Amino acid sequence: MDLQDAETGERRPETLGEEIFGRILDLIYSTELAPGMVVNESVLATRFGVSRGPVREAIRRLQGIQLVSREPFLRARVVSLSAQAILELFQMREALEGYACRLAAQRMSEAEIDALIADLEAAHSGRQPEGARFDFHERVVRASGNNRIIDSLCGDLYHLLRIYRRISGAVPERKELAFTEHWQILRAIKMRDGALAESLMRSHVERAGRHVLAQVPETPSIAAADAEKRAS
Amino acid sequence: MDLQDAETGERRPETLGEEIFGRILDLIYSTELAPGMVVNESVLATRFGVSRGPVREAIRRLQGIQLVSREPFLRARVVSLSAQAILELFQMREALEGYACRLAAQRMSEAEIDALIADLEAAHSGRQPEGARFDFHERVVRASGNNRIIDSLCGDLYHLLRIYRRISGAVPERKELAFTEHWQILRAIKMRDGALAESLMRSHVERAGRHVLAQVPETPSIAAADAEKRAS
DNA sequence: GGTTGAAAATGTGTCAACAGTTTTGAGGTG
DNA sequence: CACCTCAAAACTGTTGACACATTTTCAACC
Repeated sequence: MDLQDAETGERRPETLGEEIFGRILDLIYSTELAPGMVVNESVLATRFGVSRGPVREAIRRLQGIQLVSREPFLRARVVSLSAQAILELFQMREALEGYACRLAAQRMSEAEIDALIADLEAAHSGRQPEGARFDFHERVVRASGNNRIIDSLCGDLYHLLRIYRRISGAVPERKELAFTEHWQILRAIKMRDGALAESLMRSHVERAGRHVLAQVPETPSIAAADAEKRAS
Repeated sequence: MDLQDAETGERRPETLGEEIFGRILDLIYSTELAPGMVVNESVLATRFGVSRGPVREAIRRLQGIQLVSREPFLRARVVSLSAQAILELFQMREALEGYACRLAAQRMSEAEIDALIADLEAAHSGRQPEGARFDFHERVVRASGNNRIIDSLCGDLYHLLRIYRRISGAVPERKELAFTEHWQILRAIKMRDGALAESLMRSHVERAGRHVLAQVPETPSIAAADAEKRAS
């Protein structure tokens, strides 16, 4: 079934709506569609050389994962998270990733744990296998084995996170602290102490959230205003 | 935002797609669209007297909240939860409602707590204010103040839960036990013991999950086959 | 008799045009 | 000059027709 995913160069997104969804997502990631900006169906349709139908579907899907806000006949806008919304986002991550961490401590095999530790240390010492970036949180979440939690964290929430992640990812000292915390979490998992692993993961996520909040003091209205000017 | 939910009698679903979404949801709740059955766009369109467009949007939205499964050109089907999926669903509830409970213990005012206790006991003693059914879990979740968690639990997950809820809701002894557990949770909240409240809520949800699982041993394939026959 | 393969049937994906609503902005009025 | 009114513009919601993919049917063939 999955035999065309290897080296075809050009992928074949099964349906047009799927492809448009991805391309709009890229526009949002590249800040060409910044938070607060209007997402116009017909403009994007002509831009991508397709009808409004697929664009409409893509926007509805983005609306479903809360990346754009919309009301019945009003224009859709890229969601711009308030400080409150960012706090709530990270709280939800605390709840879900903490629990996933607890499950991982129960379910992972010794071999899996050791492999994860090895990958973590490899990524930290600089030499990560090129092409596959190491994502500690995703690895732990997937190890939980709960597909519903996996989909929620690696799907919907991940997109939102990614917009605000570059902020906290670049600071070197933060990176060093994150490695230490990741290592401690893995140690708790290896000791099969689910409660401790969950607690550590919660603290870790909460710290990351505070860091993001500190870097994004209050730019929701500014971004929206700026977006408005560019839209005209 | 939730101001038309009270006593208007007839709601005014702003757009056709919204209304169709609700009507398909009702069809699923009434088991006219049972788990495993095919959701046909054109059939529903003619049935509701609208074009395929709004129906298509509604189905995509149902797909977004995981009530129907679908692949590019294949037919959409009402999702039929396996035992594994039910387990995962309740685990996610454990994580989210537990955390919400902890937040509620921090944020609720004394007056809010007392009011909730009063409503719980009123509902238990039979005389609940007619028209507004008492939902303990929803009340606690909303008291958490985290809108993202609220939307997730009272929106997406709630619809899935509701399909399997009638099973566990009807048993009298279960109802009595649930009241006791609810009461204990509220007591922990009143003592401002967030950790205890979270722990109690997790146990409570887990117990409910086991109860549902026991009542639904293995009917996924049966339901799907039955659905197939009715579809022809 | 069972299997393979083509063609009809069914259903989803896409499109362009139409209808209804919101926004814009020009003109008039106090 | 500010405010209100109202029509044109812009945009979203909806529709029916057409294109493509899948599934099913059924007949020819091994």
